Amino acid sequence: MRRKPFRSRVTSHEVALRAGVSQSTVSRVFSGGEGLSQATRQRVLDAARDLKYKPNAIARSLSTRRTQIIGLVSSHMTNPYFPLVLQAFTQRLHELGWKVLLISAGLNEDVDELLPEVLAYQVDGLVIVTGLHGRRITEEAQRQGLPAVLFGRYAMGSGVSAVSCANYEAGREVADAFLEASHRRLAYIGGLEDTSANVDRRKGFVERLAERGVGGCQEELGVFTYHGGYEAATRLLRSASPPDAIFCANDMPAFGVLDAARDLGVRVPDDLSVIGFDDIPMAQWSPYNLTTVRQPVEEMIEVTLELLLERIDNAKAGSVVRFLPGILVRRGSARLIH
Amino acid sequence: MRRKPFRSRVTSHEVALRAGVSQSTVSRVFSGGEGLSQATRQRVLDAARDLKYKPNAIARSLSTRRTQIIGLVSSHMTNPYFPLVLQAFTQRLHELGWKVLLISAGLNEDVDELLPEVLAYQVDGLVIVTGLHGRRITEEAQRQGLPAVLFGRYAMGSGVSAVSCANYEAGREVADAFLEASHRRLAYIGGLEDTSANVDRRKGFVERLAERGVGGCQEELGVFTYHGGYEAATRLLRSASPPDAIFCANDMPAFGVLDAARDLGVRVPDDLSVIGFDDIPMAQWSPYNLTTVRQPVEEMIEVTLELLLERIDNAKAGSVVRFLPGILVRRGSARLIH
DNA sequence: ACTATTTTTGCATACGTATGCAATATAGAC
DNA sequence: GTCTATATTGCATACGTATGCAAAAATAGT
Repeated sequence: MRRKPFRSRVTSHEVALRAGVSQSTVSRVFSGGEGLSQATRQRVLDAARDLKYKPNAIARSLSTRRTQIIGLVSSHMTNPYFPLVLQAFTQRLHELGWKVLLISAGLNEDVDELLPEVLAYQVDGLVIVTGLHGRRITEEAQRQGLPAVLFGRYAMGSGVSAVSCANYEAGREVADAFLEASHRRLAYIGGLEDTSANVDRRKGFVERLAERGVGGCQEELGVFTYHGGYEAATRLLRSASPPDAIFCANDMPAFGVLDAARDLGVRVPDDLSVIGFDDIPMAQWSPYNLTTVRQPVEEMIEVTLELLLERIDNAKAGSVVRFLPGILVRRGSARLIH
Repeated sequence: MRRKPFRSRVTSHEVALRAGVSQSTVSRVFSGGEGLSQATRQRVLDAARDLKYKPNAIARSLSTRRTQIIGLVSSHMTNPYFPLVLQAFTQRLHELGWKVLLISAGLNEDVDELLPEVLAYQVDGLVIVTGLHGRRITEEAQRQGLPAVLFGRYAMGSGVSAVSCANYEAGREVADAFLEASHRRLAYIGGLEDTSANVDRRKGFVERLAERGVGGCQEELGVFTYHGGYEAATRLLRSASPPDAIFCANDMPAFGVLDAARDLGVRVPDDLSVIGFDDIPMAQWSPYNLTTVRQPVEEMIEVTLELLLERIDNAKAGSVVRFLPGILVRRGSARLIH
């Protein structure tokens, strides 16, 4: 039963033939490389070079039951900083010698549908970078004993590790910053997704306000786009009691807020302070110059991969949830003390 | 020689055992499914369901010499619309039953370094979405007979198919639009990358100006960021002969141009018309409202995949370069006729 | 020079699925 | 009921690499 060979027709057998050794020896040269004489190793390498031989990773995976592939799961990205995160994960994984299988679903599709397909490829682990969806994917990974780490979100009690920004604390810090600058009419504009991130930002903000005796914070929820922010701000600023400070759970709607304020003649930061979240590159642009909470993305990625790879090496490593502090970056859109 | 099994310990053998058939039969149920009695098929499916069996794609790939994986190659993205493109490619490929191996390099790395690693995974084809780098990757794919399609760029004579926006024609159209609106002091701000896209945009613009008797177009090259655009515009607008119309090869610097104009008190579009390229979402934001050339991204992706998949099915399909027309989207940043 | 080690190498088989071919079961024709 | 023709199924092996174990070769020890 002869079949059409793979595109790269050269296999370890042919290298073995040319080098005058057995296939096993060729294999050993290209994998561990233990207990080989310098001479044969060199002969094999020469033969391989001549034939332009590259080990077939598929065959290797089948034999070792390790694919060296990480599944990178992402749902529709409402947040413009997600793509950068994917890019960063991919590069870092490449550096560490892994390949990345990308799984991404649209706004209305469910990533969960794709999981079985991906598991079929025997990925060694999963990084889950997704807001709304992916609850089932998490459970399923856990059930299968497939190492997985959630990024930017957590699921307590699920047994799945997670790395996230300390959103609750950041929310409190923003509240404090506003209050110390004597703002008293506060508003919160929150994202669409009912994720731990959004819940915690709001909770931290509102709770801290309450602790310091400021109640009745106005809220606009389900806002995650520029236009949504524009409209929400328009409503708020035209209302009977317009806020003098707005905390946006994401930068994108914060830009909309700033443009709405300008269009309504509300001066920033004199009449209105605005603080966003994420610190995407646009936050530095001159018309916005947005004060915002920066997520320590680089570090979060690093920790995520540490946890994941450790779990892959050592199947019985426990699950961990790590919160990394956000940094309030003070620019011009908020009137704050110091 | 018993080894630790794959995570999903259930194989076609065990399904066969439970269903009381041979492994071949199970295999046939999950692949083609030709010539099987309805009864056995059902028994196999039941057994598979009970055992939660999923065929191992790695083993299948080894056997069929088809991985159903497409390599998606991207270099550092200077352009914010690239991530969306990656996302769109991924989703579409999923819909079509393919998996995506993501290969992306940083600004200073060379994607080319990663190619051998990827080829080791026996991808069935390559989509190359990259500006600056990736010349060698293209040649290498061609040499190996690996189906590949360039996106947003082309390499004539390389034998590699490509799909791109009709940049040259778009450049001419922008020139015509400016001239018809009686602009005479023109400037061009071009991107960093010395790619066919940038070369063609500039060429079409400048050539058309020359054809219609307008020479001496000022040029600022190597500008692809917001800040770069801001600075370039500042230089141009403060010069002895400031332009009254600027064509930016990308939207991002165009935003910088608009902000610079505002900061210098130059009114847009009264004193200055600005046209960008790409039509990224921000172009619609109220402070910019940018007139720009939209690339027909959806269609480009569709055509790219058609060409690629056809080439995969039919190894001897010839290489094709397709140019899809861009659309000048008229908004408020340029004073144009009609 | 001869045995006891220690290195190096090769043999055989496993990883899980697909498939050509032969064998068997089933149906159809008379 | 016998004999073809056809629809189902199973056997055996291939895909390319890794690796336990035994064999062979090299080295050391006396």
